[in-house]
Amino acid sequence: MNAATIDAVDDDLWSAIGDPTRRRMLDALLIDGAGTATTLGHRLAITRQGTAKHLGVLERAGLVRATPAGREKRYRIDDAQFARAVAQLSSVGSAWDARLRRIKRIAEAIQQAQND
Amino acid sequence: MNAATIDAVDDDLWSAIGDPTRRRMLDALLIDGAGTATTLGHRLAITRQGTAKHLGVLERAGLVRATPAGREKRYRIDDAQFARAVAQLSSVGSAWDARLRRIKRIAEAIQQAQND
DNA sequence: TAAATGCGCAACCGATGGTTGCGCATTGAG
DNA sequence: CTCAATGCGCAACCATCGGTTGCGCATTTA
Repeated sequence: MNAATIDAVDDDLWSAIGDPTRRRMLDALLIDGAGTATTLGHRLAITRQGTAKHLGVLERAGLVRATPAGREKRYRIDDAQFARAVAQLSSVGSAWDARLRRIKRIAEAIQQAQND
Repeated sequence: MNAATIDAVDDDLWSAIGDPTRRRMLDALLIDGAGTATTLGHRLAITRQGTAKHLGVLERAGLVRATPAGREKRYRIDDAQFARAVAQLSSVGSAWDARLRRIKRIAEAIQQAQND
């Protein structure tokens, strides 16, 4: 609940899911189950090389895993890691929410004290 | 629950809170209640101009509001907008979580069907 | 009135998201 | 078996962005 709570969040993970294109790629992978740099490029209307770079980032962040199949390189979501990412996401959200509520309580207390 | 659910999320909002420095700035503002470009610069050990740019982004995203006070420009969190942001954050999280669970259910069903 | 403080604008630098272009490996049709 | 087609990797290039330094202007204060 202190500052370290948020600072401790993995920045790589955040920058991985902070990018809109990567979010849409994760979305596509969740829906389709798997995909290659080429198919994802078609799906998202960007270049194959573009998606390839993003897939590299996501793979380094551990969110997806690749399995070579002939001349294709098939990517799919790493369920465990992805679940961990979602958990961290909601963790920061609830931390902020709690802090916001606490601030409001204090503000109300101060205002009430001034009214006395 | 479809693709539009996630695509509809405000990209500006995401890029606003996607940056680690901006997250820490929001954190500092939540804790301290308010701050200027200079004070935040000291607090986060980066330049005043750096924080000034970030404050501009956050202000354009509607997460903070500025009130000029003499030669100072005092920023504070816009509670309503910030609460909305946190809500969207957790919304995407739960959407992904739901999708992940659904995928797992389908995978299990397929596997069970193959076992028959 | 002059020093100090806070801000804005502009130029610059490294990293990153995106592109094009090339070459190599695997596949599949003749 | 050969060769076009397909999928990938590497490299160069460009725009944007996070961050810096440097300057000038406004406001405060000594």
